[in-house]
Amino acid sequence: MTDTPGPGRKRPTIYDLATLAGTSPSAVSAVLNGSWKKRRISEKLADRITALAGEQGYAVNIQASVLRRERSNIVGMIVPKYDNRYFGAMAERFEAVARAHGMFPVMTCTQRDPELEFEAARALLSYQVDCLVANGATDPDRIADLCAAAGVRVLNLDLPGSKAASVTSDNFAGAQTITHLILDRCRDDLGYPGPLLFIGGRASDHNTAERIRGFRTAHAERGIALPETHILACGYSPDKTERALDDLPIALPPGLFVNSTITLEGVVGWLNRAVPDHAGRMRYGCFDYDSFAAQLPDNVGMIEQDVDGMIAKVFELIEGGIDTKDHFRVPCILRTPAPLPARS
Amino acid sequence: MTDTPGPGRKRPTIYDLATLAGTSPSAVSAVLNGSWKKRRISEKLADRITALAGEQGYAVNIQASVLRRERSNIVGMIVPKYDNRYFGAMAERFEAVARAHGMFPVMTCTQRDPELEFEAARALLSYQVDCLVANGATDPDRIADLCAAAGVRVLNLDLPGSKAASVTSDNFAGAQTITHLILDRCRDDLGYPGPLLFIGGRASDHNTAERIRGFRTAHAERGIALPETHILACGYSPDKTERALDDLPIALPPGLFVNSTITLEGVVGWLNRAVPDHAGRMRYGCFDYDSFAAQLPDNVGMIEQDVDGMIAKVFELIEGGIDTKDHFRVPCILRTPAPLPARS
DNA sequence: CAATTCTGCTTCATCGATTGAGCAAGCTTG
DNA sequence: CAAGCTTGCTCAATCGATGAAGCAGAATTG
Repeated sequence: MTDTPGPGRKRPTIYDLATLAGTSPSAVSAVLNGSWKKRRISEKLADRITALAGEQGYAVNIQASVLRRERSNIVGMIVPKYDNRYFGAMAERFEAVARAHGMFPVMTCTQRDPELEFEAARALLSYQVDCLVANGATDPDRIADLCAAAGVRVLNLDLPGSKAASVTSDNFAGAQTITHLILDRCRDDLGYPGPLLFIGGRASDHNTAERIRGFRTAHAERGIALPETHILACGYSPDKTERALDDLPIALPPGLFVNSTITLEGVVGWLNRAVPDHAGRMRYGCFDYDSFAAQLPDNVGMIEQDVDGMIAKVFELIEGGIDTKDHFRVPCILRTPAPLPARS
Repeated sequence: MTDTPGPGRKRPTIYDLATLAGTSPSAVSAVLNGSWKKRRISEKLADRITALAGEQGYAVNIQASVLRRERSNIVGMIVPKYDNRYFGAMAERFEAVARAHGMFPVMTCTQRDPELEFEAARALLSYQVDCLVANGATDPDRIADLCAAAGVRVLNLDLPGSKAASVTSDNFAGAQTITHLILDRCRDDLGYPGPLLFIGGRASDHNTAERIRGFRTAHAERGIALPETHILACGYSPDKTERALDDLPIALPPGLFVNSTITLEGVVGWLNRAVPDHAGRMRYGCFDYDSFAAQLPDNVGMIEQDVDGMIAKVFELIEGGIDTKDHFRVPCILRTPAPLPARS
């Protein structure tokens, strides 16, 4: 055996370090996990072991450590997709905040497949997570049951469930706010009094339902009649959106509430194709934020979900011990385009 | 102890199942990990145990399992960011392909911080990964050394290193292709012969350097002189981009090579602000793909990095045993806007 | 100076899954 | 019907880290 690193080399363990330091494995363990003061190890020995661990490139074996300990400090999250700004930001923030709390984050992506969702939850239980966050789960209650059977705490994120605490955006208030903004701009810029067209999403989807409720409420607050034809929950994809607009049974209102950035792609594509002279003659707003979409000229505002706020709430619940099944709604952030500077 | 699920309930182990089934833990283990045929357990007992495991919500304890086994089947990847389509897609694809190969993926995000990058690699070693993929690592060789010391295989992704095999996009060829496309469109649509302006990125960044080389080569192939002033590696952020354009020492060429979608945000913002009548009078292309950006009218094409191809190559190397330190360049995909349908 | 306390360690059982070795009962075979 | 094989299991050691319990030797106390 040489010191040359290579595939033949085994990772050092506390037993190796103990032999090298001429001491016992438990002394090494105590030093390396920080409990050495409590266990009355001398500072001299601690320093020697610490130095040796550095030289040898020692890294604790999490598997062994977790196996032995009562709590794993691992927190798991299932996420539908990463290739999307909203969930990507969620994943990133979750990880950062977990670390800041001294926990180990493990995430897994479910590809929006309900079956994979369940399997993913099971896989995370295998990792001995202390707590599982079900993000955007289509069947959160099934996951809650699974976790209950394993004695693991659960939290729903983005989509609420009835068997565990839930943290979601305040979709209702967000939708209400942006509906008012779009109506204002339609009135001020185009002289159009309403009603707007709601486009995108699935009516069975909890968040879409809440947004439709906010959309309706804003119209009602202004005394604007809103026919059923003005609500087009045609799915999210650009394709479906374009087809729904092709088949629109009414004349296209100049004001649109677009339910997601992916739907907005379809709207923009369709406008470019079917309404060549639309520029400057439409006003729309969109739920969810995308930096390119925010630059589109007739876009009057976007609703950004407060990812940091939601994750903060999640960890507040995790730390506090989740004894509630309440539904917490985190306010959204309205993003309006920066006013154009005066042109010379 | 009741059957009521709850936090007081402990997760069942093979010992619990063995007691319930009136058999031994090793029989249970053999059944649940699939080695029961080899270990001559009767199908009858196997079925009984499987059913019981289902009822009890059993999930194997990965920690214990990995601790005992020679190989963990865990593959780790460090990723700079998730909140970005390119790395988000990487993460998602890595996870899916790892599962398809019967491996357990674990990822961690490094926030583009070189120190975190190293810590993240160390954390993944703690998870006993069999193989580590360093994605977009700024100092891949340092990570390679760490892994070598632990006897763990490494692979570089997106940014190459010298101490391990590397898989990157073919930045040079991609840049060359799109440069030619932009030059064609400048000539055909605007009567402008070149040269183009290269904007965005850092010259010290390997990928930017390769793209600049492709950009230069395309110009040289056409005999177009390319002054140094036409290469503006001003960083990635929209802010820096806008400031660089404000301070441009030359007249803005009508053809631009934009080095990333995030830089493109800055370019579009600046054009909207500083060149009010730019519409239809510019031609640009962009390295990296974004669906909104693709809809911008003067965008003649985007270079999409072949995430699926790169991940496929990574797993080919992992499966094949990485005995090479070669650098594999995966061709990029040119995405041009769908031609507008004839208008009625 | 004997009794007690303190210091600085070491010993050993343990976590749950895995797996080589072993063993009893049933079945063949010559 | 004894020797040998097959079937269907069980036993027990093991992976690496942890921490309660224990144990010398030094220091303090009455």
